[in-house]
Amino acid sequence: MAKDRLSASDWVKAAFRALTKGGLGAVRVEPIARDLGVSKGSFYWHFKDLPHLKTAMLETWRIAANEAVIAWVEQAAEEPRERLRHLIAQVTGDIADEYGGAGVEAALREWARYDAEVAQLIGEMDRQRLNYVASLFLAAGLPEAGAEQSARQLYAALIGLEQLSPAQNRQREADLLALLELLFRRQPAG
Amino acid sequence: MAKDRLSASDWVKAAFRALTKGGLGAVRVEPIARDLGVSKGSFYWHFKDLPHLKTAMLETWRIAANEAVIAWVEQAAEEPRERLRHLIAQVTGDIADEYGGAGVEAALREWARYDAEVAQLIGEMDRQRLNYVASLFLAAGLPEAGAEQSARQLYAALIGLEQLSPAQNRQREADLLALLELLFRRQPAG
DNA sequence: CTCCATCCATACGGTGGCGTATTGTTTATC
DNA sequence: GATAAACAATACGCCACCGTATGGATGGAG
Repeated sequence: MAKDRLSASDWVKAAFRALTKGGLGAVRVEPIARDLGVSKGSFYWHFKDLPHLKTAMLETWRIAANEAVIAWVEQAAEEPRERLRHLIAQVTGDIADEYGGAGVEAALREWARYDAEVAQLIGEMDRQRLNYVASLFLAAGLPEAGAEQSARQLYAALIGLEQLSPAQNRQREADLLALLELLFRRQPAG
Repeated sequence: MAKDRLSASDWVKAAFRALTKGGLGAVRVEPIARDLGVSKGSFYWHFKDLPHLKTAMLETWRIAANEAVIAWVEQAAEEPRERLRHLIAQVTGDIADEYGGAGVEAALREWARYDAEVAQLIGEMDRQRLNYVASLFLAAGLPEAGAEQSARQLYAALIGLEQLSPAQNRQREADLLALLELLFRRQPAG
């Protein structure tokens, strides 16, 4: 038996499953309850209502995404260019974590377009990541302005490629690595 | 008075408005009817049901998107590099056409993740555009493989930047133009 | 003026989801 | 093994929306 008593985080995980599978419109109490094989009486014990579940989802994702940024920072390699290459390899890897992985981010970005609170959260995450990537470009020898622009270009390509060719991880990684080398050539500094 | 009799395309336009404003979940009969200041009796005269409205939306967008591709092809300039620059300028321009503009594409991409039919449609559009952009890179002197990859990279950056910095058209254009020049340098051919 | 087609309003039954209230059923604690 | 707390099932009223059915309006053709 999997489990006969649920926790709040079980509901959050199930909610992310619903989100990635059917979009924000699929995050509803009774369908998720059915998916969990439980009645909604359970839900309303753990959460006040649907908005509270959604905020719990956002908080969960915020933490996970923050940890992702930290994981980015703590890459194996030392050299900044090597770190960026590892970063790409990691991001394009087939990581389907508990809370949904790449699909979640896309759904959240869409969600953000209709909800200011979500938009702000996404905006903060993006800023963090952009700053980190820009710092690596800077350390790699690019001038400040070029580093920030390179960060935007690389990160945007990452996002865009996820939308363009879902599941083609190998090509995505190749495209990103090639782009990275191109961006490095902005500065003749070895 | 604006109009006291509606056509099917009026409903489609209103549906796109709802889509960009509230996502796919906002494309519902009665709310749109209220927005149009009309009863749903009107809707069910023009359409059989909601799915038929959605297919009508897809068809409308397919045509508009195809025309967009054609518009891309018929850029003013002759020289392929110049055409690509014009292309970026056009795409990053503040064009908010009737059927919604940039917001629609994002919503459709999200929709595509839950609907195979929409996914196929988006896939075809992307392929068309990628082929066109790749042909320009090819004409600009890049080798075939490099041209296709450059097309993916540029187009992905375009999509990603729309998600990253909505409404910052000026910076987006600068980032894309800079990226374009970088991609040109792949081939020392002037 | 009449008649028919076009277009819309109103009213209706049906469904699915929300949130509450109440009553079990388990589990830990003493 | 009694008791309280944690957790869940059931039943209920409510509301929004879907799709249908039917009966007006309106406008052009004859």
